[in-house]
Formats: sequence, C-alpha cells, structure tokens
Amino acid sequence: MNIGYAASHSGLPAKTIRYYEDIGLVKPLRDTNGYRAFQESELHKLSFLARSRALGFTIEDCRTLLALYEDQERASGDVKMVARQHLEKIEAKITDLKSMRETLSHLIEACAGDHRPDCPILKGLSKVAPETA
Amino acid sequence: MNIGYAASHSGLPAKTIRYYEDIGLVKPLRDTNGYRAFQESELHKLSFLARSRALGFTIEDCRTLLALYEDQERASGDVKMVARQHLEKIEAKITDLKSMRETLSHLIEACAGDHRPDCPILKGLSKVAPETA
DNA sequence: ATAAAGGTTCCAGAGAGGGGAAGGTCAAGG
DNA sequence: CCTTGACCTTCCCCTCTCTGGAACCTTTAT
Repeated sequence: MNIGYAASHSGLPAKTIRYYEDIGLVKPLRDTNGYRAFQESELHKLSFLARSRALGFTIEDCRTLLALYEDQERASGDVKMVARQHLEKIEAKITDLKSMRETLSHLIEACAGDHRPDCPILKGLSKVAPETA
Repeated sequence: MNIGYAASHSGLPAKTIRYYEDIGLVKPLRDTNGYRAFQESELHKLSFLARSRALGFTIEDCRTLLALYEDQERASGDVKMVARQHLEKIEAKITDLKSMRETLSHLIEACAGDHRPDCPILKGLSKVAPETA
C-alpha cells in the first residue's frame, strides 16, 4: 500500500510518515518505482505511533515503546514504567497549568475591562519576578 | 547596567535577553565598548516578559501585552481580552491533558507490570486509531 | 494526448531559545 | 606591565516535531 493509504488508515499525515521514516521509526519497503510500500505490520506501527503521540508521548518515548511493542519477550513491567513516568509528566503539566489558570483568572477578575486605562493585569505582570526557586 | 545584571534581576538568561532584542521586544542602548546598556525601563520590560512567559503567554502575546503596557491611553478592556483568550487556551490544554491522564491511567491500572509479556498498555496503544473527527 | 492525482526529494521555517566557538574588554593581582 | 579570569560580543548550528512549498516523476482516467 502507498503512503496515502497508510496515511488515511493510520491517522497520520503523509508528511509525518515520511518524517518518521527519516528518523528511523518505520522502515517501509520500496516498490520498483520508488514509492514506499507499507506492509500490514508497518501500518500497525503507524497506528501505534499515532495513538502514542496523541497521548503526548515524545518521539523518544515512542521509540522505546515501539521496541517494547516488537519485543515478544519483554516484561509488561518495563512498559508500565515508561507509561507511569509519562503519567507523572502529564500530572505535573496539569498542576502547572492549573497554577497559571489561578494566577491569570485572579488578574482578570480584578480588571474592570472597560475603556479606562487602569489595569490590574498589567500591574500584576510588571511586578518583580518571583524567586526562581 | 550590563546584560549579566539585567539577567540576574529579571530572571531571564542572558541568551534569552539577546534573543528578545533580536526579535525586537527590547531595545537596549549600547555603551561605547559595544556592551548592551540597560536602563531601568528596559529592566522592567524584561521582568514583565519573564512573568508573562511564565504564565504561558506566547512571544506574540507578549509583544501585544508589552505594547498595551507602554500605551498609557489603552483601555483595560483590551488587555483583558488578550488575557481571557489566553485563559481559554490554558483551560483547553488542561482539559486535553486530563483526558490523556484518564486514558493512560486506565491502561496502567489494567497492566500487571510484572515479568510476563502480556501488556494491556501496548494492546491499548495498538488499537485502530480513533476517527480523526 | 493530456490532465489530475498521486508519489519522490530536498530546502526552509515555525517557536523559543540553548550550546559553544572565536574573539574583544575589564578589573584585580603579582 | 602582564596575566588571569570573568565578563561581553557576534556567529552559526542544534533542539523538537513536524509543515509548507518547489521541482520533478508516475499512475490513472478521460
């Protein structure tokens, strides 16, 4: 199957698939005309990548997960460890964003938002930077 | 004041300050020796940038906010609009990450995580990609 | 025969800087 | 006076994950 078919069935843009080949995540065969020829197994890997990326795993995470995916002997504990580390990162990001949300929504609430120039948001942003702890 | 002082008092690395000058966010004067000479007003702008970036505003957001910051006549409503749009983006990201967290933690819970190869996480990731609605 | 729809490669750019080389300058110490 | 070390300068390449476009080739349909 050609790259267009692989793209529509994996959920990844063709451009992205070519990029994944570039960085060695997939290794499709080639037809005599030079077109990439994807096998079922490569298509599965592409879907795997699409889902992993959608869950926010980095490319390097994906490389690790793919290796584990292809290793019939691997322990599920190895996979779980990667997943759990990623879950921690996700939770850290959520915490971070929530903190931003609090700060920003306080600033917004304090601002009249009318035609007058006085603005607590800008005042808040111009305060001395917090300790870079 | 030199860039090192400006860096330590604004909370931004010197590299970042040079970059901000490159893209026109700050315009420090120069000493005769070629060193950047920051005035108080530029230092305030750098602190403003540091805080805005820490709240996740993009550089372009910062450019807008900085222009509003410097415009004594601007309406606070203009600032509030930028801030509110950004708050919406933050909230969307939080929603997104929470959804990832749900999916991932379900997968992790289902996985024994021992020495055996059977792994629901990889199985979950290898399913057909969801409709790209 | 031709045109459209696919495929190929390569180059450039995004955002937001970071790393490090090669070199100029400044202040202190011997 | 000379050196050492800490600054500062510019410059270019690297990151990460693609995305867009140009120039070109192949297949399919009309």
